[in-house]
Amino acid sequence: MRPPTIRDVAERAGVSKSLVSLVLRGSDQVRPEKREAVLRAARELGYRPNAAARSLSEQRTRTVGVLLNDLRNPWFVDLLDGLNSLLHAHGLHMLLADARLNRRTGQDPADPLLDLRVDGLVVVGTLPDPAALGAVAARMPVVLAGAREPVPPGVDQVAGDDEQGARLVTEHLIGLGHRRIAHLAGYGAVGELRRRSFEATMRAHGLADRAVVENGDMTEEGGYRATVRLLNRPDRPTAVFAVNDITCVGALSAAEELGLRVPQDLSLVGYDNTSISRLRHLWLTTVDNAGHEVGRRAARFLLDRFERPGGEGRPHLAAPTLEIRGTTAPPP
Amino acid sequence: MRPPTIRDVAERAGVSKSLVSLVLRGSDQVRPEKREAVLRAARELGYRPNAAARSLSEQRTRTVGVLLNDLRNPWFVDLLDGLNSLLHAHGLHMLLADARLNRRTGQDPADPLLDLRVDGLVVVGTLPDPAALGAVAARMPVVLAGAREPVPPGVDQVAGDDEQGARLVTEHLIGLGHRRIAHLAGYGAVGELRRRSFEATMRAHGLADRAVVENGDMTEEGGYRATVRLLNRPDRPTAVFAVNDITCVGALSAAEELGLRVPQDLSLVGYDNTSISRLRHLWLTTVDNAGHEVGRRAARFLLDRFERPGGEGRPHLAAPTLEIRGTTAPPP
DNA sequence: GCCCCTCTTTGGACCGTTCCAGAACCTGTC
DNA sequence: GACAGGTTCTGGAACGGTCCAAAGAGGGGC
Repeated sequence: MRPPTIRDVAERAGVSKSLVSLVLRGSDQVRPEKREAVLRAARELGYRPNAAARSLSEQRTRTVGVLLNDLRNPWFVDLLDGLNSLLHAHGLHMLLADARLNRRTGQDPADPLLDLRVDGLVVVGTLPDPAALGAVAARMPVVLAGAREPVPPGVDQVAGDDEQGARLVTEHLIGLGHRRIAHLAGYGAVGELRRRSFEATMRAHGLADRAVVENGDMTEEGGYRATVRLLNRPDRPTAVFAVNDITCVGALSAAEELGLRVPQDLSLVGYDNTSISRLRHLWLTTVDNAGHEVGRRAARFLLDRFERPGGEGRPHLAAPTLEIRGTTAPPP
Repeated sequence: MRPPTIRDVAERAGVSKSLVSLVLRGSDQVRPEKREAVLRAARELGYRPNAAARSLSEQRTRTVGVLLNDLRNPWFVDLLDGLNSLLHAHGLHMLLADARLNRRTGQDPADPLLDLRVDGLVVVGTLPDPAALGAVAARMPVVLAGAREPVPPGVDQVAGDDEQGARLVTEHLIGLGHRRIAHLAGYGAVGELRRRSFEATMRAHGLADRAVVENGDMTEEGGYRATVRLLNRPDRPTAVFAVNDITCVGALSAAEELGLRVPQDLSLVGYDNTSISRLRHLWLTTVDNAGHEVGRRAARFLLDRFERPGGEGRPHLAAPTLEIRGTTAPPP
């Protein structure tokens, strides 16, 4: 009653297990009638290859592990999509693990993937302990995707270009005629890059003294509170660039509560082009991080390292695009 | 340069590989000094057990596969959380696969999990081909979680009680004083159950002739359009119960566009208690499907079947709760 | 000093594949 | 009919663990 093995198939087809193996791996050194017999026997028995046995023997799993930092922030779905399309074309599977779920249980979220001896690892988003990746990278290709934290040697890195994205936003607002522009800043490498680029762009347009930065915490509540502070200033800004969409939604609530119309009285911009920003009820102007392209590039890096292991870690920044929707307009 | 094996550890510790195996599996039949030596050697070499080899030998993987129907609908995150907590307590790992990603590539999304010989399978949400589960269930425990479609024999099923949820909503609205109540219906088993329960509850309160049903398609756009139709009726309803949160957001847009204030002029209720419903800008009254409890119960079913394989498929419905937020009030 | 018993430790078979060296089988040539 | 050379097929050794039967070590009693 146990699943059939290659030997069961061999017996039924009246050949050796080696021949079955040859047929199933698509060799052309097999006489057609034997091939037919083997395939028929496999079909009749409902044979499925045992991945454990195969990878033990082949010393590879044809599987890459994908470690997500948090399933609750589904900005990475496009990224996975891009990743999967390329990996699948090369006969590789993806296995997902969620760092947040496993962290709570106290173990390293990558452990199950490493024990499975995945052929490579894609880390999506920022991990609590990025240094640990260095040790892993010595044993298998590792790509960090969608995070901008510094990377241990030998790890490739792919992400959206946050500096360019923040510049696009800031120039969009300046182009609309805004001068007093505020930024709701976030934390982490990404938060830092977006803020710096905002400041640099304002400076480049001679608006350094009109730029305001308030700290949010990348939550809706943080965005709300920071915006209330901003809008109560004597020199109230006419536009707000939030570090991400969720902060921007908080800003939207604050504006509404204080009786400001968006975008007529106040322009708002988010970042990430999340599904939330696409709700017609919100319809946020935002930045699309080219997740699909990031995913494809991550797959590319991985495939390259399968062919030529070792070497320096390479970086790649994908060009983001501005999604102009309903929350930006010229200042009043 | 290949990862160390149990033999490398044995050699370094000066014992046989069998003893290493005993120590690593926590046997108490080992003299403390040997145990110490083995553990030290394993640590020094950075030894990690090879999951493929182990599962080949043990004939089990200590891993359950989780097949998600679509990562883009993250209502299942609580469910995974509940699932993981119980599985982890029993030394089992979770491996995720996304049906939608793999479907696009033309293969059965469960294939990689089956080839890995996972010990059990949890299917989260509705699959395109539920009948295929029957064949799988003959070989391993299978639980369908968070879907209400009919289930092949031998498959357990856990989900929120949609009938009760819809009743809670409808009675909440009736209790507030609403009489003309509309339902934005969805499709699938869940859509059907919620609609039927809405109609039954209205009937039970003698309001059968005040109940209206409009079909949405479980998208924001569908909710928007259905609501526009509703609100242009001569006997405009004073409350709308949407089949899910995203449809409810569409309804919210429509109401706003037609100049109706929510909840003063129109009450709205969603379903699923998604993160979207919790945005303070929307703050939808909605139904929480007890995802955590559903996940725990799914794990329970799985664990039971590991102990006693076979037997009928069992159903379990978790009791949902009403989350009263900002979109419901007495009628004008 | 020997025997018995218990506690530790070990070698080897096995799990289901792949891969390789070589066997077996053709076909054609001289 | 022997031989060469190619094609097709097969047995057995990995791969890295687990598990079992049995060997070895140590202690106690006579």
